[in-house]
Order: sequence, then C-alpha cells, then structure tokens
Amino acid sequence: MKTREFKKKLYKQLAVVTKALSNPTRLEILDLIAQGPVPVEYIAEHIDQPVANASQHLQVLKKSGLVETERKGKYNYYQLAGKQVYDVWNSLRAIGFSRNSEIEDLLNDYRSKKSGLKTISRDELLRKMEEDDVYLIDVRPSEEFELGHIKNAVSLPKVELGERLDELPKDKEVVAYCRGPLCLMADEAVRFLKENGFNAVRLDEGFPEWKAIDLPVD
Amino acid sequence: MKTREFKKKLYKQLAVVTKALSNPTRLEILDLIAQGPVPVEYIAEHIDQPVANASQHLQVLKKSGLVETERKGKYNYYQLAGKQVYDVWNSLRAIGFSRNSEIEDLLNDYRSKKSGLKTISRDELLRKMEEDDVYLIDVRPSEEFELGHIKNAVSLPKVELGERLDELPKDKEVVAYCRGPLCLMADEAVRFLKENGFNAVRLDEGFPEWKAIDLPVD
DNA sequence: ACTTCATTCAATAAATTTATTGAATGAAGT
DNA sequence: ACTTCATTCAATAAATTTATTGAATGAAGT
Repeated sequence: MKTREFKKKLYKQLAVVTKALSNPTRLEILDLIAQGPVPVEYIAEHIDQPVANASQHLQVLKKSGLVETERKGKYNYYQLAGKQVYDVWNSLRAIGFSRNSEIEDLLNDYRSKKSGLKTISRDELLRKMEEDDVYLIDVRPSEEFELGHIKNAVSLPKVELGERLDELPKDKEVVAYCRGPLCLMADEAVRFLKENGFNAVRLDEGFPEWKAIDLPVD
Repeated sequence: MKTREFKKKLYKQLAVVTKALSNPTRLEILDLIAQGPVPVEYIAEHIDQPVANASQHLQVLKKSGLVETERKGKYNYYQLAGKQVYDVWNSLRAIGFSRNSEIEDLLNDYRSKKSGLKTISRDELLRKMEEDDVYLIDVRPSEEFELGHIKNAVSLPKVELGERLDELPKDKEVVAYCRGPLCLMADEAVRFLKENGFNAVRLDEGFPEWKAIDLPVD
C-alpha cells in the first residue's frame, strides 16, 4: 500500500469521530446524555425530533465510539463512552465559547432580554453553601435528578415550579442549576422566581461539570 | 425568540467548530501545523493538494477559531490557535485510537508489512538519553526541525537519509521521531536503517506530544 | 507606478449528509 | 405461541459539503 493511500485511509477513519460530532442535533444529544444513561424515547422527546431520527443519530454516535448502550429491561440506555468523551465535548464547547463571538452574543441576547439575570460561579456557590446561605434547586426533569445531582440540592423541575413556590425560602438566596452552561431551564426558572419576588441566581455551569471535577454529588 | 429556535442557533454555532474538524484533509492539516507556523504553500505541498484547496480548508479552520494566521513578509503563517486546540485534537485522536479498531488494524498492517518495526516509549527514551545510550534523529523536513525539536536531537530529514548514513553510529541505538504517532516518516526511516545494518527504533509519538508536556526542547 | 507572485474568491459538478416516512425487526410480557 | 411495543432499517428528496478550475485581489519588492 502506498503511503499516500494509507494516510488517506487513516485520516478518513479518524474523521469518523469528528464527523459524528459535526451535527448540531448530535451535539445537543451529547449535552443531554452527559446527564446520565437514558433511553431513545426520552432523548427524542427532549431534542424535539421523531424517535427514528434520534435513533439514527445515536447509531452514528455509537459507531464512532462516542456513545455506548446498555440494555436494561425493555430499553436501551445510551450514555457517553467514558470520561474521555465528556472531556472532549467540554473542551470543544469551551473553544466555541472563547473563539466564536456569535455564541456569546446569542447567550447574552437571550439572557439579558429576559431581564438582567445574574450568574454565580462554582466557587461562590461552595462558599455560600458552607455558610448555609443558599437554597440550591435542581430544575432538570426528576429523571435526571435521580441519575445524580449536586449534594444537598433539592429537585424542583422547571415545569413544576409554578405550583411549588411555597416550598422556597424568601430570606435566602435561591440558586438554580440544570444541565450545563448552555442549558436554559435554569435561566427560565430564575426569571420566573425573580418575577415572584425571590432573590434568585443561576449557577454558571451544570451537573456534569460539577461531577467531572469530583465535587460532592448524591 | 423562542427557546427552541434559540437552542437550534446555539448548537448550530457550536457545530461550526466540529464541522471544521469533520474533514479528513483538515485533520491532516492540523497534524501538520501542530509542528509550528507554516505558510499555505508548504501545507499544500505536504498534504498533496492544490494551493487553492489548502487555502479553502485553512479558511474554514480559521473561521472556526481553531487556526490563527500571522503575516511575516510575503507569507501568511498558519498555526494552531493555542494549546487548547492541540489538546482537543490530541484527545480526539486518542478516542479514535482506542475506540476505532480499524485505525489500529491500519497502522499494524502498514507497519508490520514493512517488517516488524519496534517502537520505544517516551520514558524509555528519556532513560536511555540520560545514560547517553542513544543517537536521536529528527526525520522531519528541516523547516520543521528549525521551528522546534527535541533537545539534543540531530536533524536528518528522511529524504537525505540515504546519502548521510555515514553520520550515524553503528554501536548505539538510533531512535527516529517525526510529527506524531500517525506520522510515517519515522517508520520509513527505521525500516531503511535496519536494512542497512543499524540498530534502529522509532519513538511512538512525535515532537508536538513531547512539547505539550513541557519536556526539554530546542 | 509597475510588476510579481502568494493567496483568496467564485462558480460548478459530483459526492455526501440530513430529515422524513413507512416498513421491518426483535425483545419482553402474557 | 402470540401480542405488543420499542427500536432500527431502508428509501428518497432536499440540503450541504467537497474538489476543482480559473479569475481576482492585494502585499512586497523594484
């Protein structure tokens, strides 16, 4: 085999992984299953696509080695194929954030138009947690909360927020988090809480980032 | 702006980076410019494509924020946009290696058919260097050697190897390295040296890997 | 001011990828 | 053995990306 021909084959194989990453819908899927193993139907519902479509994207991700499946009862549970994959996705997202100004603009646009939302960093949250100065809520769907969440967080899914406002303290700062820096549920929760007179902010990251550096989870 | 619409835009922007990575030719370019800043023509020649083509790929990489340019005299020098980018490419390559068995097969095929080539690890090389037990040659083109190389390595480009065999010691192990684990020049050099009676092995990585973890360079 | 030459742009045909639909498969429960 | 239902496969039109070519641009040197 000629060297040139070999090289072509080699880089073509390497591009299997990067091609799998090159589609927006699949990136959204990765962001979602970084929360923990979930079945196809759950994924399809949350990315707003037909199940057949979600399945095809998952096959691409699986063939590329980025995603693994495990059968549990009737369902196939899809999850990231190891921490290595999470790290790559995290780095890619960071490059997008730091090098693509349109992403920053989009986020600022969305967040500031919905009223000036404050965010809080991981370190600030840890400090306030030590002083018992915050009430931390996880606004993801309860399925994801049960797969793992920040220690001492209370599950309060965004969709249930309206009818469970009385569970929240008025005298403490309420901190909301969800799937990650791109996840909007926490933003929407904070906006709603502020409209109702609460002192609320969002954590500027989400559960996977927290877990990835081995901070306390349950 | 509706949440769904916003999410679509956001992931579409993030996919700008991953789409830039999704083409085999562009991966080859990244592997090449990880050596240091080089102009378009140099890249075109080494990836065996017309200059216009190389330029277009470089534009995609630049727009995505993965690659930067610097003007020096007549030429635009292209380089990776920071260590972050090198790390991502390195991780992606590692995922490819560990999860795509065809890549391993390809490499084994190519290497073993050309006679059983041995490789040496970074740690082994460091140990032998301390004992002054090796003669380390850099078989990349001299342009790349001059942009940076492993400390104490001697420049001996693969193309000049045949006419400069008398510079090499017969009583020491000769270790060859080039651009990285995918780079074939070191393999070809080692094969040629063994045919000529030298005790030769290749380093299982290349210059960028060495530099990335701050081992001594010149 | 003009020339040279590196680099980029623009247009296009061919190749690849995506979304969508309906049919096929195959595991779990009865 | 049969039924149910989650998941995957297959086909196809529309959309996107790639390689290729020749023209356009624009910086450096004279």
